[in-house]
Amino acid sequence: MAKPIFQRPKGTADLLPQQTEQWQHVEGIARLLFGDYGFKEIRTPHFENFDVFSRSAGDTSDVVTKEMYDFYDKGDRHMALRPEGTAGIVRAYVENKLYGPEFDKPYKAFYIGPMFRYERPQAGRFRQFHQIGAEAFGAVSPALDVEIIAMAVDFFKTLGLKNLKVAINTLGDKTSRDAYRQALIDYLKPHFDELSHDSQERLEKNPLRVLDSKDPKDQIFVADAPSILDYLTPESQNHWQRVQELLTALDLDFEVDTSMVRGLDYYNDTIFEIMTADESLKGSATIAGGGRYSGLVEQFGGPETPGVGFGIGVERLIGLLEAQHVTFKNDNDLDFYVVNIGDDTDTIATQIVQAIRSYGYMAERDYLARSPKAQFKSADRGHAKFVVTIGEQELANHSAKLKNMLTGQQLDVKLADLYTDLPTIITTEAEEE
RNA sequence: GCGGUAGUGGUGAAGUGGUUAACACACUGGUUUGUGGAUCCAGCAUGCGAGGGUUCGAUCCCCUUCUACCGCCCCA
Repeated sequence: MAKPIFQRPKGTADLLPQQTEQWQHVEGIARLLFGDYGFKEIRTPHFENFDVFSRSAGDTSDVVTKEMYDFYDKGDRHMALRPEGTAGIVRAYVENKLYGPEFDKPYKAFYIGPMFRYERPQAGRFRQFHQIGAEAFGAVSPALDVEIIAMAVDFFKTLGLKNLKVAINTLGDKTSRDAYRQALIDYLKPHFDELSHDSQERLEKNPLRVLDSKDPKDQIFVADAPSILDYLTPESQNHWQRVQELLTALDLDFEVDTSMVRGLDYYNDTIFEIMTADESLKGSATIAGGGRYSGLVEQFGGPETPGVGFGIGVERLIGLLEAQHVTFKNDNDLDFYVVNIGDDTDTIATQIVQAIRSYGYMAERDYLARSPKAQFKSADRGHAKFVVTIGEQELANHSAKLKNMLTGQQLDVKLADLYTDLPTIITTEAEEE
């Protein structure tokens, strides 16, 4: 028995034709739909200078501290495989001066591609995974936040997903968040000893993280913790208000979840997640996450430019589609199968399949000199609509047999007609049924 | 990074410290030697993730390792 010598790297997957069809379908819809919203595709490198990610994501974020897939190249440059899409897009935005006056604002871009995170694989979590994301730069309007959310929801609905939940929250602007952060620390400090070990650490580094702790010990305190909503500056309050009004105006259901926090440090004001209410995918229920950010473009050397965006996890999305049995029909059935009998018919069989394909039909043949029976079985497995049979006799007569696999009827066809008039032959054949 | 469960053919799987590793599906061939989806017959793991060890003997026991899955952390 053959044993494979190599295995694919941990946490990666081979996508086989059975899967790639679904992937292409999903990606195709994204391209089409995002285009309707005025988003154009940007493709950036799959790896960047390490600092592109470490600076944008925040030095304390887990993505940077332990999940970065980084390496030193032969020129001793510290590089990293992109863990998410936004940083690369922002880098490209600045480097290509897309903030220039010749471009409309907001500048809208989307991306589709692999992302890498060095972590322990599980269902719905891989070392190489894929995201479909969108970013819009250069407008602070809450209408843009809402458009981004609406576009993601539109995308999922177009794919046929059900049971979606949109959760939104605001992180406020920097002033709001600093005030809130302090309030949170003041509130939690007295209970320090009663918090979970993880949360004790979070309190120092990123107190907001305590809010979405799953530990019951923490949740007791989280329930009565101060809310960010009470610390918003008037501007942030306004923005937050307006986002909700606009979502409501679009009849888009949402839930406010004030305990929601995002993993990357650059977010402010609106943040959101789209998840499934299905029980089936517990660990990977969140299929999209995003929000508004500011300061990123400046950090990369560009002019002060706000941005909003989201990232969708393709593996999780497709997992959900499967769980919900959302199917899409893909016609892979063969139009023709060419059965050839005897060594002398190999050449003519080659000519016939090519001729059939030149009409745009899907055609297949046998390459293994198998018995007619075996070839018919292949035809059947490919759900061929017609079988063209050519043997010594037919070859001598310059003809072939054409069998309708549905009706089982078979007739003789002149080879000349087959080459020149195939579509007519099969439509006539169909009408005779 | 931590904790746990698992790993038998193309697939789903049964199984035991000891001569030929069930069964099913799939596949291949045959069943009037040129025709499909049915039936019947036959074939199909020198091997039980990999590497060591214990043993007269291991797929079954022990160790290591790899991978997958689950939980934590975190996230898409």
